[in-house]
Amino acid sequence: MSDLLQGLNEAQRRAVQATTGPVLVLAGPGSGKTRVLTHRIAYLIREVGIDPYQILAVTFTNKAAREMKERLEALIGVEDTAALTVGTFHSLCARFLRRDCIHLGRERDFVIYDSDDQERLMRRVIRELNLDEKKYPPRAIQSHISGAKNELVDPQEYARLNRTYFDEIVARCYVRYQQLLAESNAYDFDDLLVEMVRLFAEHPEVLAHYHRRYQYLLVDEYQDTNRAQYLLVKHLAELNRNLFVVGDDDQSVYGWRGADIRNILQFEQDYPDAQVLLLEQNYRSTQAILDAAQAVIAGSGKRKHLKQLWTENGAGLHVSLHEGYDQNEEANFVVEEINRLVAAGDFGYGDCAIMYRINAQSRALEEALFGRGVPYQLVGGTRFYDRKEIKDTVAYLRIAANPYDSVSLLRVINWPGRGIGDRSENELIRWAGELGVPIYQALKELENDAGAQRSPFNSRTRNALLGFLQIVEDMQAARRRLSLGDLIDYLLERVAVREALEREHGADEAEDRWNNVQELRSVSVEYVNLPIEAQLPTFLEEVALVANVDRMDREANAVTCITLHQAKGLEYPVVFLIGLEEGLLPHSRSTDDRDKLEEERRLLYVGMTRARQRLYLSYAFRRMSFGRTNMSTPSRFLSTIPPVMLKQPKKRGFASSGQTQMFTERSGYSRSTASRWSSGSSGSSGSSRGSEQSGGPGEVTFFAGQRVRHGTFGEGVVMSSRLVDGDEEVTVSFADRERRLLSSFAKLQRIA
DNA sequence: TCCGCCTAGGTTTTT
DNA sequence: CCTAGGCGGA
Repeated sequence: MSDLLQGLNEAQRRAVQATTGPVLVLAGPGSGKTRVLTHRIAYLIREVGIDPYQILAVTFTNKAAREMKERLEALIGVEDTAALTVGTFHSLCARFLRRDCIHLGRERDFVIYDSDDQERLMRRVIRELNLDEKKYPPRAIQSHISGAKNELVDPQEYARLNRTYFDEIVARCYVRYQQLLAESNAYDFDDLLVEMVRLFAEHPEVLAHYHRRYQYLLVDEYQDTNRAQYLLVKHLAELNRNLFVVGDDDQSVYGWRGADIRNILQFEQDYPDAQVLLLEQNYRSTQAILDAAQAVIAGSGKRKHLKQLWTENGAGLHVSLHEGYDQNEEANFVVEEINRLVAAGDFGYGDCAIMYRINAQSRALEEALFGRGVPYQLVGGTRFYDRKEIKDTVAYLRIAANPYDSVSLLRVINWPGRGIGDRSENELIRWAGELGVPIYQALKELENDAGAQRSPFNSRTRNALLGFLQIVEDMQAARRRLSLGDLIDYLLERVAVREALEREHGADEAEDRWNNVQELRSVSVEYVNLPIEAQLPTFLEEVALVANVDRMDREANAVTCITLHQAKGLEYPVVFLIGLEEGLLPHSRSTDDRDKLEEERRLLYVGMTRARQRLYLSYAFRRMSFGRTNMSTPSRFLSTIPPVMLKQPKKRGFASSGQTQMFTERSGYSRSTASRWSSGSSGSSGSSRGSEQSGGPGEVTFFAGQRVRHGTFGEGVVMSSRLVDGDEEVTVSFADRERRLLSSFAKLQRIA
């Protein structure tokens, strides 16, 4: 047997060795799907004899792509891996377009606009069309257009389809937005995919090239593909049909980004000769974690592929549930628990991850971690490349590559300040629009006296504009002769960046920002081996497409703080999921829509299944948001986990922060207890608490997160429960307010 | 044009 | 709470 199959289970081997033709692998979390993907590539090269040059693999992040290449290098050697093409849809499309965009009437040196650039451009469009920015927020318009692009709806079609007045406005913005993109020789994120599809559809000879080149196509996280990505795959695979996709509909969490779960659900209709393989054995988590996660996902009404996950990893410890008084106490609990685990010698800081729904939740965590001197790394939040001084510097570099990039041009036209204020800037935009030329060309008009004569500028403003134009021209000349590093040095000198930072900020802050700029400079050495003309474009492309998670350091001995979305595909021995509250998870913007709500549920499922050995869930009793403190309600998803699967502190109360010792108990998780509970309770949901107590005397029988019904107050969620003089005092959050009830007295029914 | 103070409004999630 | 944009004064 091939040594590439060693260590794989039967199902994995079948997937790795599947005959050519369309293959769909439905793989639960922790089932080794990345491993299968990697080994299949190795298998194709080594055993089937496929030229690595003819294999194209699509991953979800650049980081995943890099790791896959590294694993393959270890598996089959560097020489066979080098010719392989691995990347994300976006980075691959950027690369392909760089090669073939000429067929679309575009220049090679296009720039890629990120969300910030997109918003700036849209703001310009809205002003130009004399629309009210309050009524038509650029972000909102932009997101509608993005949605349209994900569905491959072009401006003309959008205008035809539109129903509401708002749509009509969007349609007008869409048309102008695309014009300005083209004029700037820019693609936004969505365009990279859309234009690639268009290229394939309109130029069969180009597609034929890709068919010849890429005979084998492999796609990871197929459940997260949107319509454009789906069509790209379809185009690329239609001739050779050697398509191998891996995914899990239970882990689909990017619907808001246009991902269409139907792509994976309908794979068998799209490819009738497809083989479908199932990977159900989980190698990552303990049974306790898996059971709790399955309980959450089982609560979903609409699952198509019902996978039954199992593991041989052993029962493990109970999943813990903690209630914090507020977000600070919650964070303190997490940090103290991490310290306890590390002190016990079972885990290192690098084994621990804290996951949350929104980035804003990281603030309290950072304070707690920093306050206790615990090393941590924050993934996300503001990206390095999102810092103002970095964006400004990069804007100059983009202009050097492509002076038609109007967003970058306008971004730095008055940075550092050179006497071109809002008024002059708006005049320039208006005048360029009137002439029907890009901003750069309008600036060049000012060079000759005839053009200047027709311009709306006085001589002082004209000189300021010409001064800026000179910088633009100098940058372009410099770009042709200098390496990337030298170009950055030239730029910093030419526009006096350091002096500008010192003028605008205090000495201390200027120092920080200058250091950031220097860090950007130091990144440039990574490109020094490329030919000079390729250094700048490659660098700019990575600046635009490299994600936060791509910069994460897995080896660091530090706690990882990360959003649930970014955590997809990762795993950690110890995972804390915090903020499991109504309004946060599920997020308040998702609670009124059935599909969105289901996506929130899957998000929790994804988070839970990141854990290998220990999983902690927590929520806060009250939470501050927007500077205001609100009472919170435990997430509805918590009530889908049978209480016997959870371990909670026995004593409640928020007074001290020294409660963390409550988790010191090391009792193991018992599968049979859990299954007995779930089978026994499912038949009698809604029955009142029976006379025989489930726990012995002195134990609480209601748990935070449970949903209950009361004769007078209606439905509510248990916030906490404690023993008072031998009776159980249950705090329940009802629709109107929170009430404390004595369980011997009040009739509380548990509901499913 | 620039600077600083003020307030209103905003937070999903990301390539 | 925080921040980007508006507005008044120099």
